[in-house]
Amino acid sequence: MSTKPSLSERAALAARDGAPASEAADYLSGLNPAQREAVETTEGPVLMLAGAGTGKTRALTTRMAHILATRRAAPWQILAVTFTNKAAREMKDRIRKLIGDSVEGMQWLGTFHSISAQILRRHAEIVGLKSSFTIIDTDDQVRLCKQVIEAANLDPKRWTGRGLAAFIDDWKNRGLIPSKVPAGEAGLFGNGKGIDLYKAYQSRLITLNAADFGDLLVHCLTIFQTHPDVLKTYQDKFRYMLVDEYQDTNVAQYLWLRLLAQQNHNICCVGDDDQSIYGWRGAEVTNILNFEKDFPGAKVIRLEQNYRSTPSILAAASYLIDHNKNRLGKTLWTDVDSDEKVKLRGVWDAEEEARAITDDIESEHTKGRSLSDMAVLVRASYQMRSFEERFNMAGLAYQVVGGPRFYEREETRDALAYLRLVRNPEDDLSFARVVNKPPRGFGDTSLQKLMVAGRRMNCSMAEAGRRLLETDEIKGKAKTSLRAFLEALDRWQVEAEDKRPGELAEQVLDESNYTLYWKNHKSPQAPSKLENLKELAQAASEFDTLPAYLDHVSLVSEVNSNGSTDGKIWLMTLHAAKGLEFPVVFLPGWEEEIFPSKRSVDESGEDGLQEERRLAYVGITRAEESCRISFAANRQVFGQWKSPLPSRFIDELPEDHVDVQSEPGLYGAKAADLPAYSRFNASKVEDDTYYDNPGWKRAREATARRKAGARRTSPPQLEAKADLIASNAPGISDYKIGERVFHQKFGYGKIIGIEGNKLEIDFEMSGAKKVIDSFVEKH
DNA sequence: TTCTTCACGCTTTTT
DNA sequence: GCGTGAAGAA
Repeated sequence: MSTKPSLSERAALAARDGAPASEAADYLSGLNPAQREAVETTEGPVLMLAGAGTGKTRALTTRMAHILATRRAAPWQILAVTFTNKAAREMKDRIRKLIGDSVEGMQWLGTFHSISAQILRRHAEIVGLKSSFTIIDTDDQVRLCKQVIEAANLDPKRWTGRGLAAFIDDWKNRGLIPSKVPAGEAGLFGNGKGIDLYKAYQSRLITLNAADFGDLLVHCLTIFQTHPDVLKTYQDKFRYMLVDEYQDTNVAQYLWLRLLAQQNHNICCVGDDDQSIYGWRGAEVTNILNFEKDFPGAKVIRLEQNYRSTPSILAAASYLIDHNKNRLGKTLWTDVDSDEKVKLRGVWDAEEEARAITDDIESEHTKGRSLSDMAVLVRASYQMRSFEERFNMAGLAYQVVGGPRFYEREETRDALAYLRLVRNPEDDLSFARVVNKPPRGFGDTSLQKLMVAGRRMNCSMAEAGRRLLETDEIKGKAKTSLRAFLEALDRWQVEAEDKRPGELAEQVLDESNYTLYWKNHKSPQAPSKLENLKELAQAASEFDTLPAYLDHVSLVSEVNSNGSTDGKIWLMTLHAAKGLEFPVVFLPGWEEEIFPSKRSVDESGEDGLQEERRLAYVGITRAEESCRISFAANRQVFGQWKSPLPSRFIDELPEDHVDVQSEPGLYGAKAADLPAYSRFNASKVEDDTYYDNPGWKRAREATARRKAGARRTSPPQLEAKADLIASNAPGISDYKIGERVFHQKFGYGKIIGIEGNKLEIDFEMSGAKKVIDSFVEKH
């Protein structure tokens, strides 16, 4: 392969060479000493330890501009890796601002996976693939695992496809090919058949000419390890290497980097050990902790000046994270001037938590703060529901980050399966997915026959289908529809030659009756699914060739952000919030077993707990001006009532930087009825009676009764709450005409009449006037 | 073959 | 409390 610069590369180089020499100095102005050191230390291994909000991106983009401007390397000689496409795009944009369009020459700026895929396509034959291999996603991976398990005659209920996929992923994250998996781990899955299943899975992938995400890296590693000449070409090519979010690298990625850096040693890793929150998918904090050992002569540069948050927010975060062991350690400081403290609030239950936060948001909004300056960050996505309900009720616009992704939706995946099949008829996974979708009378039984036949004749299912049509093994309706399907497939393949992907997509979806299927479908989601199909064809039309489009789709999973994000409250998980910042941040649900998550602690013990703590750290440090933590005394999780204890993280905050606001309660509950919580409570109680307070006690007793087998009644907390309502709720005489109130179901309204025990209310949302005899909040 | 019903189980999520 | 997936009914 040639490493000679292409014409466009040479053009970029010429443009760079023509740039005035004085430009270089401009990059450096305005950097603090640590940032400047990070930029200018170009040779040898560098670890840039960048705490939250310390101007990491600025330092690393400037560093690259500096390398280019001082002509240490040309754009195509720099390898810059990130984890997400978004991060790669942002980095590119930031560099473009510094050096202009010659950033386009940086062809090796991308995610680990996309760069690995590029490398793998050039050397695919070494690992037994063709360079046109398909990249399969998690769903197909699980499907394939299930097939492998069934083929091995294991009980698919006991040993699930998901389970096997998790094991295989774990091995691949650690860079282990089947022959290298430690014997001890073989017994963990499928009655000792774990490694055999892994082998079978890999050989199935080779037959399908496919690779899963983990393979992209592991195959690359194999190539580097077995072909020193190939490795050498890349070592020569990459004169400077830069890795973002190094604390999130797994073992395979670490090995990949180390092999490439072996020759030039010019590797700069940027990260923060305190923000490593992806251990559950194979990230190894130890990679960053051992950097100096792994890369001898490494220089560690700490970025410690924080430009984002107030002193109290920083103090809270630092104090909390100091409870973790094995940290590299750094001392964040800030110039920001503010005496606002972190706020901590205990509330009765989740409903009230949502109400209190919504009230806060509204009052900030009234003071003139934009809704998009505020974010609610939850531990798990099921916690979002109560907020969505409350926001809807209050008529506040919100924006959920994450959620179902475009390329993971049923209809998108079906459509892509059609297109994949057109490109690669050997793709059995896609074949099985769409051969009977829409229903064509070619059901499971016939599909099984094809599968068996394919395996017997060692060919793809499509090919097996062709051969079986000559015989009588498939009869009647199944035969007719299979013939029609295969003929259509042939036709599309011919059409694909000279049609653009957008047109082709439309044609395939029409002729297969897939569009019609959703048009006739009576489910309420059908119209939006049709919308999505249109969007897909639209997206495809932006690419020149079908393979180009399919490759893009396999490695990118973002939804096109639908509409403006302005004026909408952000609602997302803590994981999704990493790398973002907001003036006001709400952190609800700080309760034991929820945050820290029970499962995390159960499964990973002390390590799990420390990762949860880092997650708390990430949450707090997202806040610029105001950080508001809350916890509830009662919470329903999956329909089950719990009376959780306040999170231990609350006790790990610095007392003098936290304002405690005991919420008096929606229904006028007394502060004394709310949880006593550790040293923040004025009337602190001693260890044994630590959580012993009237409200909690009642709730827990009721839970205990239920657990003991009492007949299911209304939730215990509601009984307790009903008492409070009875004793504290406003009487009818407390309401006045013209007052603004809030109803659980109908939202805000104004009292327009009072009669007996009933209120007549004019509701803002619906515009309807209703007579209400149930409780309404005063507002 | 396809439609319906019931049980189950359930963090976090990118590529 | 809800959506998914596998077993029965039409």
